[in-house]
Amino acid sequence: MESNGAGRASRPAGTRERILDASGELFRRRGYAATGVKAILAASGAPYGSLYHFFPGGKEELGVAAIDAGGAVYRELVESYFGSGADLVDATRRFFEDAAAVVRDHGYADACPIATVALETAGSSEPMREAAARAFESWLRILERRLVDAGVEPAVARAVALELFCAIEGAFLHSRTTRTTEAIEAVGRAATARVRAVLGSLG
Amino acid sequence: MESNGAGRASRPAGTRERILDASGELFRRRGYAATGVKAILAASGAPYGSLYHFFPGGKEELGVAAIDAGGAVYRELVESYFGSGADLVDATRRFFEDAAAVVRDHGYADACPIATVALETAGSSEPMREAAARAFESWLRILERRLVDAGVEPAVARAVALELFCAIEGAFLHSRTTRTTEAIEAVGRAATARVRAVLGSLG
DNA sequence: ATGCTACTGGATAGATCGTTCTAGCGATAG
DNA sequence: CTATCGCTAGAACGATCTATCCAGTAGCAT
Repeated sequence: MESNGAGRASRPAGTRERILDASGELFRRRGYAATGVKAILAASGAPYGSLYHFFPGGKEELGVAAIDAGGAVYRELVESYFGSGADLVDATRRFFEDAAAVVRDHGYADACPIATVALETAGSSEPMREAAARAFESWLRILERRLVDAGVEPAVARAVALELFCAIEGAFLHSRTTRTTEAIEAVGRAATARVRAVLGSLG
Repeated sequence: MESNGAGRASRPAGTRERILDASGELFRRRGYAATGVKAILAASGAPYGSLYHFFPGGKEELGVAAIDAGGAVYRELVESYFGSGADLVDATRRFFEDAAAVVRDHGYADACPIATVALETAGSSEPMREAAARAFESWLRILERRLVDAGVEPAVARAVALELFCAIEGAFLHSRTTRTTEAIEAVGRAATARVRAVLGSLG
């Protein structure tokens, strides 16, 4: 037994984590199919044995785990902006502004940790498709809840959350493709105005 | 010489077109890296010789051509909704409604012909990245122009065009991942309201 | 008819793919 | 001391990848 954490071996320095981090970055930047297991091992400094020890299901299990991990990271990011008690209009504005800065500063390589893999595998791997759907839903729930907390009708809150999600995801696609932040800035302004309007129309 | 069309051989029944159609569908559904040239040839019924005859640059040149072709098809689709003289509010509403129907009827396999490949190759192939950027820009230009024709300030028209683009692309991602049309419907309503508002605020 | 060009057909090469397998290391428990 | 267990290490495998190569066919022009 011995137990530490959630079943993860934390003894050496976290080989499992290193593999997960490396695959997350490579999947996010190059996609799932284009990323070879060998590249992941090279980037993480782990041998084959370790990968199949921690992820007996092979590349697909690693894909699911990487989506879960990326989803959790982004969920915490959303929480950090749209945490309980946050000024939602200001949070929206800052979220998009900061997203633009991050994407630009990373040379337009990193944006959504999941989108590329989600589109690639939506039709070919149910486990990965479902993992991506869970991650997206968890982000939406945060926005939805905050809007409802602020007094917005649940159905409207859901719709606005979806609008913000689609805005940033579409903008990430445009940004990575054109190597500009034009779209992120444009939809950021629109999203901010939208949130302001939906909050402003309350009793 | 002989000449016909834009340098394409149209003699037999269009082997080049069949290759292009097959790769377009496979790239759109599975992505670029996960689609082998063998699968493309099998789907199109063409031999290796033909592929490298028509696309000497190999898979990457085929990728660029498929993006160009997919971009053109979608450009015509946008034109068919947002053609000169169209009712922009109605066109927006119908565009999203019809998009939801198509995606659902195709089992959530087909959505944007370019998005998956664009995300995959944005960081690894400049020719493909640029092709995708050209395609996106050509769609945006149509929307932009119609809005300007309707009297919208150019900068606002650009922003609204980007908003619509990001809305549909983000919704396609959500739809393919969740196998629902929830997002397309939500952003469709928001987009329609947005276009109505921006047109309604004119002199 | 003959030569020319466009295209077809597929075998083959060389690299890389994901996975499996066995051997062994190092720390901890008995 | 010895057994056990978690993990490391990488060789090896069959499959599949993209690309090359060349022989063969069909249609057109002269």
